[in-house]
Amino acid sequence: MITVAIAEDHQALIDGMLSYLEYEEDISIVGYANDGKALLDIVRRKQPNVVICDIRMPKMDGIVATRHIKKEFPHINVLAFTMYDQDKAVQQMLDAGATGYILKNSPLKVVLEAIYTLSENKTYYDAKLNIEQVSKNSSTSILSRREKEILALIAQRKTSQEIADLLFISKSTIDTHRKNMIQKLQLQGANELLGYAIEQKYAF
Amino acid sequence: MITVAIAEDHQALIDGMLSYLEYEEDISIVGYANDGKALLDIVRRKQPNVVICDIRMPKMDGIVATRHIKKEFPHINVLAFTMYDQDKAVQQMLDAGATGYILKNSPLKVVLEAIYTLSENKTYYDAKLNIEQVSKNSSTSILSRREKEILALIAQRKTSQEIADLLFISKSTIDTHRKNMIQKLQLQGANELLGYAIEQKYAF
DNA sequence: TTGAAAATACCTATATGTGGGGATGTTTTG
DNA sequence: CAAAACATCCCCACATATAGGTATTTTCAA
Repeated sequence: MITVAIAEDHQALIDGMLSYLEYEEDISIVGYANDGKALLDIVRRKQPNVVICDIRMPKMDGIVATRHIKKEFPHINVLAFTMYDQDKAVQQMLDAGATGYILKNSPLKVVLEAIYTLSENKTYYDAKLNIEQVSKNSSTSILSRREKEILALIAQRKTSQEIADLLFISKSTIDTHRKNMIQKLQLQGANELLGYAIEQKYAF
Repeated sequence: MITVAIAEDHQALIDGMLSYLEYEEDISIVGYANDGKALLDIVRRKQPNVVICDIRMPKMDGIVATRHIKKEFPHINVLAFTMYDQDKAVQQMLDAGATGYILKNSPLKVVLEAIYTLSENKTYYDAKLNIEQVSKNSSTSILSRREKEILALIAQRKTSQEIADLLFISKSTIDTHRKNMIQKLQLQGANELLGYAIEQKYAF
């Protein structure tokens, strides 16, 4: 019997998955949650074989939750199940310790296959993803911890001056970080960085 | 027998709904699609009693699709089923002709209730929504056609000068439109409009 | 421990957006 | 038809971000 926990902020999708997986005799859903923190509670109590985990969730996102799970229970296999196909998102879930990655626009049959595959401690990646491409793309230009911190504040519409005040450093420094990030991310032109920050904000 | 069509770009959710609704004897799913155009094809062929429709979909979004459906088949009841709880999103779906609105973080039981309610030509709104608030908020400050057009270009990171060149009008005019939009949307501060444009881009 | 990366800070200049005001003609609509 | 809404354009001042430099200190890994 494979035990599974599901974390997903859309209850409708959980309900659908429960109905769908009901038919599977060797799979048992031992719990579900609508946010990362609730997922951690379930995982600690039930220690399922496989955890299906969305990225964008309230309270704690799937990346952080996965990191916690893999730290406490390295043997638990985490399957990312999200709408995001961007390399950055995939890379961060894999870095966090996920060993499977499925896109929500794939049929549920794929999730089923992935559950079985992960339960045997193998990896499973959605056919729509190019995993070699992912690791190539994201290993080259990553932002430093400080840069990510600042980018998250930029995504919240904070100005450089506001960020400087928040972090107790000078505005010049923020400007430098902006420049470096623009360079690393190969952006150009006014407000490209803000646009990037907002669009990718789930990734932090 | 209530006939239902589903449009939703996440096949996984459709699969789940199919499993869930299978138990309902008086409901028959006559078709599903992953984009608005495919939905229109199905609706024209099957003319279901109820159409469940996401907003964000490839090729044609749910707002436009709903508008088409209600124009051709005013008797078909459209149920919006999306993750967006923003007043603007709700208002636009209702303007397009939807008579129900459910959030994806609600359980599927709610969708079931909504299908039955809409099939009797009644309205159904998610309990998490405040419909009076919606109509108050969005009836007062809506953007004009031209403003929406410009906002869409802003969301694409175009500068005022670029937009001016594209539309063959002066940059001053774009600046004025920006000002008016900032006023209407009650924004303030640098780049708030760009942020708004990117976050709400599904709405256009 | 030494070198590379990161974080810090400043300079000048330019581009872009915001906020205030005013103006004129067209389109929509009650 | 007349009023309201819309689209167009301009002015000035100011805030903010980008782009090009340079430079010092701290942190971390080989």
